[in-house]
Amino acid sequence: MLGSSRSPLTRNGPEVVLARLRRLAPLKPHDEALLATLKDWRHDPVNAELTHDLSSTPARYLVSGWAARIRWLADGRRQIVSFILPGDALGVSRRPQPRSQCTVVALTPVQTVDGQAVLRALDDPEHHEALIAAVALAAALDEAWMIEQIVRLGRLTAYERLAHLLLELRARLMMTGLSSFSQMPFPLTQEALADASGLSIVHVNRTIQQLRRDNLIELRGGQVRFLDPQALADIADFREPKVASQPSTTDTRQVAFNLL
Amino acid sequence: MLGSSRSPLTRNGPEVVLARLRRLAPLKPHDEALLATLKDWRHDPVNAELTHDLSSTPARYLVSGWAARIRWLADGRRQIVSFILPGDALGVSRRPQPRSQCTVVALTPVQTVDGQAVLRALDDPEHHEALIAAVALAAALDEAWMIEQIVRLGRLTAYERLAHLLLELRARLMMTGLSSFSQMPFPLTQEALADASGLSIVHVNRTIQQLRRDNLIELRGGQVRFLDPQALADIADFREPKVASQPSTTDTRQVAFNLL
DNA sequence: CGGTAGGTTGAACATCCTCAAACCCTGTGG
DNA sequence: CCACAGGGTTTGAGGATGTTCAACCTACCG
Repeated sequence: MLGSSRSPLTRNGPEVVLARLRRLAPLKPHDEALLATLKDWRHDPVNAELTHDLSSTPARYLVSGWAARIRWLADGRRQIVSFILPGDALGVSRRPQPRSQCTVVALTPVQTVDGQAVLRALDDPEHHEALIAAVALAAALDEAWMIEQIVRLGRLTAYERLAHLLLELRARLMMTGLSSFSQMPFPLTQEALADASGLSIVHVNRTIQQLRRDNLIELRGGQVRFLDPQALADIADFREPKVASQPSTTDTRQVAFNLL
Repeated sequence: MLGSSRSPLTRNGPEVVLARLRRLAPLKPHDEALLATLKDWRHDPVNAELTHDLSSTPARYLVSGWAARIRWLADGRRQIVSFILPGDALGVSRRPQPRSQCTVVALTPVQTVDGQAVLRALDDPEHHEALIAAVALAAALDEAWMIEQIVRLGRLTAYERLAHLLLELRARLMMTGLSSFSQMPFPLTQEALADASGLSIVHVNRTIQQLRRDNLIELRGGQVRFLDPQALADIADFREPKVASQPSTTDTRQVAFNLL
């Protein structure tokens, strides 16, 4: 169910990282080369902890499978803070990592590659201006999606929340070419959906059925089909966050420098 | 109600910025001097928009009063994404600003000072290593508090949410000396509390009464008194987020450089 | 003294949760 | 081939939690 061997879920490599960053800023050939050669592949099974947030976070990129940043409460309740999708970074940033007692857990089998090379490139603005800009924009986008999560949990109904969440995942996967306009792989259990949307499993189940009955989605076999993305977007007041690099007051070299 | 003229709310200046950053990293004298002389004071009344997020965000520090980052939905619902308290930055960062359609609005009369001088200092790691580290840690803390907000909205009950939110505000104000152990200024309306906690005004009102009846807080006249902070923390599973700068792989100068 | 913003209250209702059970699919072992 | 186990999904019933609407109260302010 978690993506057969020929599913898009399992057949990507560092090129998803490249695809994502390239869309955020036009990369130089040597930046692309750097990204394309990320290695030290690691495979982790479902439920593997990719990072304990207390220890220093390793700089890695998720290249296949889905993961989630999770916060546990003392009594066993848990909240998915954000999803981590192929192409997303884990700790590839010089900003100190906050993550109040969060853990990153694999929701499917995952593959990661080492991102130290990128981290090193960030120290060299002369040669990696564009890459640095892309990495910074990626971080800003991550933050924007966290804001979406707050709005979702705070002010949307169950029905709207799930519509909104599905659209977020679709938009993010489309950036790396892993979702098409009307179809995307969907390896999440209803329990994961519940923990992300702040609902109970049972209510997630019933709400999904409602979405199905309303002919908005089909959901089975690890795939979602979006029957009417625009209608979903209207229901959830979904607006894809955009980021733009801030206009600089200084010279170009400083800009790249700045973006971290 | 929003803080009489002798309330702590109205009598701070750039020193709250200094107090906050100093607590995050040991500053050099010339950094402290730089912060102490921030000027271009601006006063804004309640409900003033301090930033439209679409336009370029000005780099400023809030030095007195409270503000909030707010997201409006098409049908008039609104969600407070985060509170902005004295000492907090508005756009003092080189990371591009994401803020999916958010607005920063003054919840009380506020005073801000220009932060361009800090922004410029960020370009000069040689002389402002410590300041740069502090600014980066402040940004990381902001992010950590956003995670708290997600957990609050996603998995806490109304009762727990308000306890948790009050403790967050207390912890943040204590960093700048604006709250004591058991008492803090509290200029929020129940409407603002509702928009922050994802509840209705009516239910906020009733839940606060419950907290009062349980002898956990007193709340009147723009002040909260915490009768038993530890009990509140236990109820809400409140854990104050900590950030630490990431151990560096390179030399010290690079570290400061990195933290952005 | 009237207007307004914020706080409080009651009653009816909607949303969402819990508990418990059944069902379905898939993989495993006899 | 079948029985079984286990994870995930689905269903029903009852109840807790939170919302809505409408009214009223209070303090403050011109």
